Amino acid sequence: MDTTGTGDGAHILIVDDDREIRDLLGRFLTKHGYRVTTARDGQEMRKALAEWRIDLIVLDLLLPGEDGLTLCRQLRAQSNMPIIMLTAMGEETDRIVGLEMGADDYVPKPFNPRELSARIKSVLRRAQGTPASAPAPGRTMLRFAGWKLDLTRRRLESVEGFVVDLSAGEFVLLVAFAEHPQRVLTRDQLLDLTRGRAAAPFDRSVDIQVSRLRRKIEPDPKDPELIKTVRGGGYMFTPAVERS
Amino acid sequence: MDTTGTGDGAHILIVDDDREIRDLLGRFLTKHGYRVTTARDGQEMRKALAEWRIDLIVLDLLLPGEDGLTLCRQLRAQSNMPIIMLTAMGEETDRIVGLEMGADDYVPKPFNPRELSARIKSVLRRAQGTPASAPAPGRTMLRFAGWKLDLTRRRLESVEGFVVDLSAGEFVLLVAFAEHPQRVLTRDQLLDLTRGRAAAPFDRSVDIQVSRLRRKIEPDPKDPELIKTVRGGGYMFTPAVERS
DNA sequence: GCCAATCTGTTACAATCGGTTACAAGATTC
DNA sequence: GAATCTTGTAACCGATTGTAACAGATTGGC
Repeated sequence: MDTTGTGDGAHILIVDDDREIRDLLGRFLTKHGYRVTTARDGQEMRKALAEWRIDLIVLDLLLPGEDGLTLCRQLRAQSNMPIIMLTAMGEETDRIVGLEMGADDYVPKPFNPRELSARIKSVLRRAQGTPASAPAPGRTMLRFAGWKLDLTRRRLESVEGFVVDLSAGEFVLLVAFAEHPQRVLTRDQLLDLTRGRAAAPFDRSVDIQVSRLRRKIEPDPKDPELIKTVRGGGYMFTPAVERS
Repeated sequence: MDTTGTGDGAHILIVDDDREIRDLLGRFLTKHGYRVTTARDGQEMRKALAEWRIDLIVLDLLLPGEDGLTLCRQLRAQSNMPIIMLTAMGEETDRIVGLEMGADDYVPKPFNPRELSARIKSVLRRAQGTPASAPAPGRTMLRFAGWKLDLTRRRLESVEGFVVDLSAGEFVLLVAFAEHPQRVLTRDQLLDLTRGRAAAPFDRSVDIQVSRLRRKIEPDPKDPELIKTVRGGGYMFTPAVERS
């Protein structure tokens, strides 16, 4: 898995087993301001989805192991993230099945990068506003270590009921942590999850926000328990998180 | 102009000067549960749009008089109704220009009706939730957090029955919020939903109206619960909204 | 038509937020 | 232990937001 791009453009995930296509497409889209992550199969795709806030998936139909259609169906079962399928040319049936399976568009191989770019733009525009990831039915709550984080009301309160005032930035950072507990998150990933952008060199903004957040939720900010620092790696949210 | 189909499926408007295509497509889509209206040029198209609540337009690129691209641009200027373009095969440039012009999809001629049907389904699914044009049938009430918002009588009252006086601007703003709950709405989107215009640089009018609205509906305007500020993003209406 | 009340957007200013810089402290390497 | 790298955080500054005050536009009553 590989992530490139520095801008704050949409983050595209390319799933293709052909290294040449991944590289070509990655470079092209990066040059056009997108953030790009590549994966070579379904497993890497799921890993990427867990670690980044992806805006659109370009999915090859023919993959080793689980094929594109299967993956497309799985994705559709839990989200309506925009999907563009890459298909072998002329396979009309494939295209139709792909669309019926829930892909938003397909592009026949070999493709003209400019056309793919136009389609990505079009699909992203259409997807505007549609809650891309979780359909979030009702009020979602995350509980951990004596805290209740109410995602719909954007509020954090302790189990005893007293409310902690979080700024918008602190809130989204805590959400990013609570949705990826017990995993090391790099500063780049945290910035992507919270701001949808990549980290600049010497970017310390995550550190600062972590510091401010710790002050509000750690019993002893000098000896943090919830948000551990992983030197050279990033940060890790340690408590078990329960959804409800 | 001709309208067929009786179901409560989506209402498709076909704009094509070729009578054979209109008939073939009309029959096919009607058989598949859609409501279909046909038009042979831009003038008939506008007539149909004025008379029906259309869900999706299938638009031929080559038309006598105003061509498809022109019509597409005109449509896009005032709504984001789903549009599928029909293009002569192989005209790659046309396809790209069509997409860049704002069409949601294109289908090359000659097309397989089954494929067109799949694309219509796909585009409609994607358009779900994006309020294309007219949203309000009959008398609708929106309930949230102890309030009843009567869209037909343009009134807001609490569940206990006491009525809050809202100005016209405050009312449409609240409607915009209540129809897009639990989503971050940018100032631009709010201005578009309420006034149908785009935000000018340094335009603070939304902030002001939000502030005034909060004063009237928030228990504690200093610590807003219903309308949350999302710094750098816009505002979010947090309560669950129930239609009736 | 005229006047008053209401509404809505602009301006202005204060409060808050978030990121950069700077430096201290801790960790790691040699 | 010295040199180097990484992290924590105070302090500062520009950007964003809330809202009071004002003014032009609109509406309603007469």
